[in-house]
Amino acid sequence: MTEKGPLAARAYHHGNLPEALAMAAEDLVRERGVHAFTLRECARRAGVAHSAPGHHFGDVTGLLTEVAARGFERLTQRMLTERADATGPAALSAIGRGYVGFALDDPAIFVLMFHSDRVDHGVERLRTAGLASYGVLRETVAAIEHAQDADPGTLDFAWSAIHGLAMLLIDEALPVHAAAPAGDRTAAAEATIARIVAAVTVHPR
Amino acid sequence: MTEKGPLAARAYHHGNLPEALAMAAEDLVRERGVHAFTLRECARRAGVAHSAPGHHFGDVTGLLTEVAARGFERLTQRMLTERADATGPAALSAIGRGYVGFALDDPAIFVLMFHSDRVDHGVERLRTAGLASYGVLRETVAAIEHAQDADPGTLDFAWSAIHGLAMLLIDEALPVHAAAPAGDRTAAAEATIARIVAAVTVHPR
DNA sequence: AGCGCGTCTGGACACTGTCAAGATTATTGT
DNA sequence: ACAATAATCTTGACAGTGTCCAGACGCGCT
Repeated sequence: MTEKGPLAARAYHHGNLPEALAMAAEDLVRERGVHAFTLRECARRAGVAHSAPGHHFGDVTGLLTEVAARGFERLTQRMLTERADATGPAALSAIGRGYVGFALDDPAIFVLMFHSDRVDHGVERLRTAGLASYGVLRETVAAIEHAQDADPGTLDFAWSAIHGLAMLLIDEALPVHAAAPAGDRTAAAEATIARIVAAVTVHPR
Repeated sequence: MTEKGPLAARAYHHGNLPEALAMAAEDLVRERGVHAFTLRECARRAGVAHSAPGHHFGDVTGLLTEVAARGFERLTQRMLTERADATGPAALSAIGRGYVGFALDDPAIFVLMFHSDRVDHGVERLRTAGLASYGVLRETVAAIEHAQDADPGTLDFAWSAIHGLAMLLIDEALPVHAAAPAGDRTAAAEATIARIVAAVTVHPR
């Protein structure tokens, strides 16, 4: 197999079609939303026949599940780079920033990853990718608590609050930041993250 | 117009078709999920021609938007009855319980209400219904703070945490309550709600 | 070399949303 | 009371979709 292409496309008739299809699918979801996603349009963009995707992903659900799994991998990376070598509460607010930032940069895919009946959340690949993201949070909270593993209750709380913040920021239709100057979402997000971190650190272990 | 039917169906050829269609749509979303929802199947269940829904709701988006608005109305009612005449922190945890309970009882519609590109979140009817639900939280928080209106920052925090908790409880695929005995979701929810309420009340106004 | 097998094509089928035109019923004006 | 008008619903059509199927193509292995 050729290990060098200009980018990753350009190898249709042979080469890595699955890769090209997954990328086209991501773009399509981003541009038109989860519901407007179409297998045939995806195949069209990849320059292959309308039934080609089926041979690699079986189903439209299969393809979107792959897209979701890739999303979790990117989310994990983003949280890690954001955290970098920060420690303690600073590390927690850093991954919160990464989490929210990802959601705001890629809202359609973020929603797809968590809540969509067009993906199969029971597939192993997706579950492990999601667990990896979860692991980053667990590590960070455990470090704050100076414990081997994080307290489940604290995890539920932190995970819920950060996830909810990301979700509500996505549909800016909701009045969460009605008071703040429109468009300045990151400021409101930053303040809320600070509260979450405070609630986590203050709590008795 | 006849103001008494056995229930609300049974009046097809004439009567309140919009009502019957909205109900059929709710059931359909519940049974098969948001994505599998189909205008034609909905019409079939209501016993009318496949294009009948279009005349009342215009679009498939129009019908699902109506379903979402009804969802918010039910959510508001549920929070109010759960709160009943409780006051202070108890009132906040009560509406949290109502919020999470609604999400767990009607997960598909809950997700539809907040995150679905099959509904038009800009429609006035839906926005006001959503604002009414939000208003219940605002009232309750304002009462806790002994203020005229609630602090925006506190609202963002509480709203985010409760919403995130509901969302994560819905897809039990996530390891939020992996430690807890499977199926016993309400216990984990109760504990997390307590933490949220504590964080809200403790915070300096 | 030949050959197998994974990869991809093209066609088919049932189903979908939306539109236009027609039929049927209710409501209203006089 | 009765005809006209508006609202409601049906029927038919069209382009587009997901999924299956048999077949063509070309790579890599022995």
